Amino acid sequence: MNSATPIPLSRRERQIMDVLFKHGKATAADIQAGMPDPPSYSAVRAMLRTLEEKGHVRHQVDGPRYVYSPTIAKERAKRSALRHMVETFFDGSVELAVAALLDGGARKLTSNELERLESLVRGASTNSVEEEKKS
Amino acid sequence: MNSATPIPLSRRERQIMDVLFKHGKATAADIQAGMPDPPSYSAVRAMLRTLEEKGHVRHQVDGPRYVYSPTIAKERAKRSALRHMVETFFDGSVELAVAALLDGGARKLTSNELERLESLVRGASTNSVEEEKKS
DNA sequence: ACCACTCTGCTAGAAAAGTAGCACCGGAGT
DNA sequence: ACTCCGGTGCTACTTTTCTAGCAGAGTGGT
Repeated sequence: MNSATPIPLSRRERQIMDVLFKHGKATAADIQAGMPDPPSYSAVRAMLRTLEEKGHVRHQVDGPRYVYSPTIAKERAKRSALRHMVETFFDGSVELAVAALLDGGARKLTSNELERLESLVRGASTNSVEEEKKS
Repeated sequence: MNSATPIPLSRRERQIMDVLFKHGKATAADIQAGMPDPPSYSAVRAMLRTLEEKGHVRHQVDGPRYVYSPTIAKERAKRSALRHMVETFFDGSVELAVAALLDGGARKLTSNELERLESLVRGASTNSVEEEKKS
């Protein structure tokens, strides 16, 4: 049914999209700065242009320069990426993914956040109660 | 400090690695089958060979055929991918990522799982209490 | 032993990605 | 008005990715 396959982008294109998603919008220079092992400024612009041709990116003119932003909503891309990740690394189990997230070296979680998460879990709980009757 | 940058692989290479991580190990044919818009069998093998040259993949001989597996531990790749995702789409916030996971269309969560998650959150809680004194 | 089948190794070529370098344009400062 | 600067649009080129197809080797059935 739903293939967890993100749109097949080249290495560089993906890097650009990543920066774009992260920042929401960015100029060519910003993007270059945000890329790992940054290519030439020229190269970035060229790729931006093809990306725009393919419809993944759009630009608006801000004074002298172009400001680029992704065409597909960040929300959508997010979900897609998430699903792909869960599929690939956690055998489809959201639980495992969450566990890894909590466990993972990322210890930026304050107890405040944890509280909020707890109530979130509870919330999800009530939501899915009716789903489990079948197993 | 730690760049959330995965090793820069080409589109196809990444797809192969995905299948490999998902399955743990796989033959060329398996991999081909698992790829979106599958290329020729030959092509897959060729890429597998270069991937092996680059050191991302290794093979063991099983009777007549090769069985490939990733060289870097799935665990490692997992964390790296996770971090990259959190960084890119959730502005570094694990909390937001977890929230999205719970909320996200994936409603495979049984109440059992949710219970386990709840206790997991609690666990993480005690772990990070000592971390927050500094902020 | 022989044949059919499957798998690998290779080489060579087409296609796409990635790159650089110019030429042109518009605004800011003098 | 003129020049400098930072931006864009190209076009041409190199490198990597991606692909196909053929030749050889090993295995299993008859």
